[in-house]
Amino acid sequence: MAKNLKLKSARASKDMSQKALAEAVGVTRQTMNAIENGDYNPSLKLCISICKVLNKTLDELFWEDYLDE
Amino acid sequence: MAKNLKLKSARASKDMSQKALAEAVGVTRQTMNAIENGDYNPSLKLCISICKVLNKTLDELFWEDYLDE
DNA sequence: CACGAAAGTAAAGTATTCTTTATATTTAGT
DNA sequence: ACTAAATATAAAGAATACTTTACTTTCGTG
Repeated sequence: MAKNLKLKSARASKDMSQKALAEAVGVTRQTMNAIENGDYNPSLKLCISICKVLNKTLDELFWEDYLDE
Repeated sequence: MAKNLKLKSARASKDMSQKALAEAVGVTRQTMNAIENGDYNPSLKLCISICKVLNKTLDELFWEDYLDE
């Protein structure tokens, strides 16, 4: 899968580390890292949690970035 | 989790059965049924596949319907 | 350079999505 | 009422998201 640069950018704009974001949504740092690097396919619930923390919508963070398998 | 009525409605407006939609996105009929009834938490990839078939975006089908656990 | 914080990666285990098979119930058409 | 298609539900197994632990790399700062 492709890297999720929109997520990376949204996180950066909140000045949060992967660890901080991971803790805010209740997953591990490694899980956040894997999602950001496209190493796997998160659940909808987790995507929504991330959106809420970063004040974004699903379309803004997760649409069109996961198109290429 | 809550039922996803937006999904149900979008599917209905395309006149597709759960089975037809399931086949179009490559999952089983039971999986589609479970998602529609909120019995579990689909992967992002599957959500996006569903959106493409129904010509909707993530926000239109999956935002605000999965808020309550 | 040296130190610490942030990020990348990997491997084994657990939890949950998704499949398969099967049965029951609802809905629409005749 | 009868039939067929659609929907609901369940249980066991397979695939994969996610955790835990651990080690390495990168990058900014003293």
